[in-house]
Amino acid sequence: MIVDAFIQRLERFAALTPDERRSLRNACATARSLPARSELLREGDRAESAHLILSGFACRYTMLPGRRRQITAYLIPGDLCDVRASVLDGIDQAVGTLSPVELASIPRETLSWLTERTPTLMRAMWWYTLVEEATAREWILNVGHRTALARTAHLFCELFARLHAVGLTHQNACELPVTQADLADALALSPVHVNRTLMKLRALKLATFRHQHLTIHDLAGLQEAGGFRPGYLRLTAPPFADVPRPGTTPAGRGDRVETSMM
Amino acid sequence: MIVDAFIQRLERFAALTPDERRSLRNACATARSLPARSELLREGDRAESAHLILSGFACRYTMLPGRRRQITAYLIPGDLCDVRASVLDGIDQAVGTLSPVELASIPRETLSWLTERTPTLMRAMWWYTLVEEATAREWILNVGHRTALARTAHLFCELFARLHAVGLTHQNACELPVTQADLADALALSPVHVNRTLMKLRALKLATFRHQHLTIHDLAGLQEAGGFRPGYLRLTAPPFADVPRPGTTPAGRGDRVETSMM
DNA sequence: CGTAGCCTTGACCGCCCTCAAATTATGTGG
DNA sequence: CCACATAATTTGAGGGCGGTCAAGGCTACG
Repeated sequence: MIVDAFIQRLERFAALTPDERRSLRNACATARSLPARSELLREGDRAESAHLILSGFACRYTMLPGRRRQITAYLIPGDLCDVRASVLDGIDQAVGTLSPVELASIPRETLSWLTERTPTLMRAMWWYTLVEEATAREWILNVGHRTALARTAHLFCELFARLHAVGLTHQNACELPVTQADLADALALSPVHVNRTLMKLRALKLATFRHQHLTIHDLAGLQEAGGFRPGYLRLTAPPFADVPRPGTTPAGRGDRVETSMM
Repeated sequence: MIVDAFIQRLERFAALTPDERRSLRNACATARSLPARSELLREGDRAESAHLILSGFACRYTMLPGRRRQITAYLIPGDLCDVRASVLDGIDQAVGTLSPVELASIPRETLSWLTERTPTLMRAMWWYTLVEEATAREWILNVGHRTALARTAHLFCELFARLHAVGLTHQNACELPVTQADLADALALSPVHVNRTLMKLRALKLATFRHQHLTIHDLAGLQEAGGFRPGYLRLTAPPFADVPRPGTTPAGRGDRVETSMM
């Protein structure tokens, strides 16, 4: 189940107690459906709740003069979309759905209450934000210094890795419920050029994207072409330090116990 | 003093007790000097401490094949440069100095200890991370969708606003201890084109950058040209909710007391 | 079967890159 | 204070990646 994938992700950083896990799962109990291309958060809104994507794709984006759109993040199942609801007051980028989306809303107060009560959870959320930040910086690289081919390859690698982490890949393929225009908005390319680039990827036998379906023919080649190194996503197990829970002894899984307070 | 500017910035989000302020100030007591163009953190390092920039400029960057460099953030006096030291384990982007830099090192354990002890401080740090993330997303916009002129204008606006916030501007001017090549690496442009763009900015009577000195002739015009809207930097006073300190009554400064747990 | 949205293809153009060299700061030792 | 070396800025010429505009072909779905 997707909520568990999210919790599991938080636990990459810090072990949660069964109680904390239950609280989180309860907070995500009520699901809601949205059609494709609807607005989840408008720019400048005061976010009243955070949303956990259960199915479908959404994106964080900014509109620019001349009906251009820059997507700054794809939000896929298992992503929490806006943590910042509980911290900042008023967001500066809009969030919208790309496909039909099911999501769980976590009210601002619930999230605040949870994190305020358990520092471990707050730290895990903070960690989550840091990963999002690292991903954003990787995107700066992508649109800044890579060619259209490398850019597209990189995006595909990232999405495939993230979808794999939540169990939404089938062998070397996955569903990407987005249009070429959506890709264009994320890659800072024109839809026309995205199309040409996709054909080139196909010609190079690296990957095929058709009918919202991505098939990777040569993962190593695709990663090479995109200069993709997955470290920034922090999807793998450690190298993350376990954080001892204040007031408790380190959980039994600690094979590397820090000498410091960390 | 710069440390106070940093603390003041954290306090935009949550009031700290005099005790917490003192702890932070103590943690920043020992200063260190680095020459220009030295490495502060190497990619893949396990960060042993966070650094507060006291003077000079540094940057977060990634090297790309072919001795190209993408700068993903400028770090100026009053910036904390790597909070993530206390959270993530091993950073994915290097940090280096652009000019000679003075900095205070806050050991990983100290930062962990401080944040673990006082949730307010942890939340403030989290907030700080969220602002950095928002800034990174703004940079995606910048390199993705804006022309060289707009890009450069936007960067100048951002730097001027941030320097102003820490008292490092003089009327309509400030020092930027960077070369045109450094700007190029941040803007994802070639040094040659940066030069041409700077001349155009001068010709348009918007801004002049010479001898590491930026003079803004027409702030409104520059912001217009760059599509700059400073909200994402969160430099202004509120609209930020005060967070009641758990176990204490809200400090006397609360003219807006939230009804929720936030 | 028709319509709307999406994808595909072609022709042309411009922003910005590359390469190369001249000119001007910056700094160092004599 | 000058001679020299190094780094930074400026200027020129030519080319390519990707944008824009426009039309035609699919697909999906009612």
